[in-house]
Amino acid sequence: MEFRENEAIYLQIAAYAGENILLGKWGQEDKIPSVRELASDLQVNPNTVMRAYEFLQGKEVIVNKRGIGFFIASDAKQKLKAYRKEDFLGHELPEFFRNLLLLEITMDEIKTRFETFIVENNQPK
Amino acid sequence: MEFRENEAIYLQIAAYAGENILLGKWGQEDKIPSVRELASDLQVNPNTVMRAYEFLQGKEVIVNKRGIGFFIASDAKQKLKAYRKEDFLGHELPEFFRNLLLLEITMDEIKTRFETFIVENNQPK
Amino acid sequence: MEFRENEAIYLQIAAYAGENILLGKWGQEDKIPSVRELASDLQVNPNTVMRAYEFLQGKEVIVNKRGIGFFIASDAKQKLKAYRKEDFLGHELPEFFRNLLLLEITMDEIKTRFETFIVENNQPK
Amino acid sequence: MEFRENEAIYLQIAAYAGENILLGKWGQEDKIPSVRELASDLQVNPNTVMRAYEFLQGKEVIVNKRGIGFFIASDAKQKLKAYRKEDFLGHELPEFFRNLLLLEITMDEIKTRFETFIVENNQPK
DNA sequence: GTGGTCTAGACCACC
DNA sequence: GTGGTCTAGACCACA
Repeated sequence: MEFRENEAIYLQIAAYAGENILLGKWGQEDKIPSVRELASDLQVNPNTVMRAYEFLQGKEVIVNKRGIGFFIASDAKQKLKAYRKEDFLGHELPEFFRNLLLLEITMDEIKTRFETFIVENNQPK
Repeated sequence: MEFRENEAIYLQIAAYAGENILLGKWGQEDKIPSVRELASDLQVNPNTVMRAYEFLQGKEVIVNKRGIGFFIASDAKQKLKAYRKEDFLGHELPEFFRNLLLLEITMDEIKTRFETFIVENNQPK
Repeated sequence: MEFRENEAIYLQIAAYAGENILLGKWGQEDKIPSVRELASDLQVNPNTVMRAYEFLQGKEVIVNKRGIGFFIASDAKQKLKAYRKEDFLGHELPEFFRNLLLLEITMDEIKTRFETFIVENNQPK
Repeated sequence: MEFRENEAIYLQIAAYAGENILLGKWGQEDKIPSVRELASDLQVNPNTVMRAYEFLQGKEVIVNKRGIGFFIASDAKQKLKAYRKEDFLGHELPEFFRNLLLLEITMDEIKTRFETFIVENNQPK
């Protein structure tokens, strides 16, 4: 995995974990990779993974069973979705609309591009 | 002006200046507020405003006349628009589409919200 | 049984055993549950129960008869009471008093709450 | 400052900061010592102080002004008190009462000891 | 100057 | 084996 320069690595790891949960790759209530394991997978320091897990634990997306490991919270998916939706509707969408107006892009053009996007991305694997 | 926590203040100031230019509040080739003036307006350290201006200067959106001040470049508006459009189409839009799919929001809902947004924001003072 | 997050499970198990002894549920000189039995009762790893028993053994509250099991020491109750009293008077009570002052709670309020507490807890099955 | 062995240093630092706020040594909205400064004062690694500050920031007891430092939140005192009171009434007090019953200590004895405690601790400095 | 992040490596308690 | 904490030291962006 490669990391973007302008964002903290631990946040990118947290986001990566979030994706895995949302996409169902890491199933509800499953054990997630141990700190050391993921660290060696991603080629980062264990402390960095630890920070990512602490971050997610603070959001109650994962929970810790002492001496055993981290597990996905039973309602992790809903929580993550709720977080995202709140952010999306509250910040991204208004910003998106303002850009449409400023850049003089019509809703119809967006619609067309969306359909193209779906076609290009909907037959993965 | 209030600043978002997770973004550098100088970038937020640069964005604020960009808005003013795009919206025509700061007219083409006009002198823009001096570093000290804007700093005291926004309640920030003059160095921070300076960084914002240097940033915009680097993008050739504003130019510096030594001893006089900063002025809006003659083609500032087009440049800003070009920058934004490139970023918008290249990064924001695909990200936006991915969010729509993940959060299960339809294009129709977006359209409706857009119309509401226009109504709410189209009667500025 | 549910465990508090911030305290080692084996210590919580030891405390649980202590309670049972002090309350007379586990009678003087009785055999106490085997490691495996208690472990399956409490849904924890047998090693964890073992550590709790070793801890109590170190305090001479229980004794091990090899091949047979653990037994409550003849003077277990007095010992436990002594340990607790020492800890209570030496550490908890001063801490308790400091909290009263900091949180501006009066002795009278404590008294009232104590009476309520007794009423609520004095009709056990 | 000396640290207890059985509690994480960063938590002890957070508690120490909390005391200073509750006792008014660090006034409302004041700037608190910088990470490096406190670290050298307390003879610990800056990272450790950082964790303590992050912890307090998570509880919204202190806030960060970018590039300037950490400041005490305007309602820090109330928040801290609320946290403590919740913990005290919810956990410590019932535990305290249970100990009274188990150890056969009367409320009157507590009262007497409390008066002694006040006399001993009320003429500091 | 400030905080923020990261690494390398260590030691510990716990399960 | 697991996570949790701590140190030493580095580098960075920001005000």
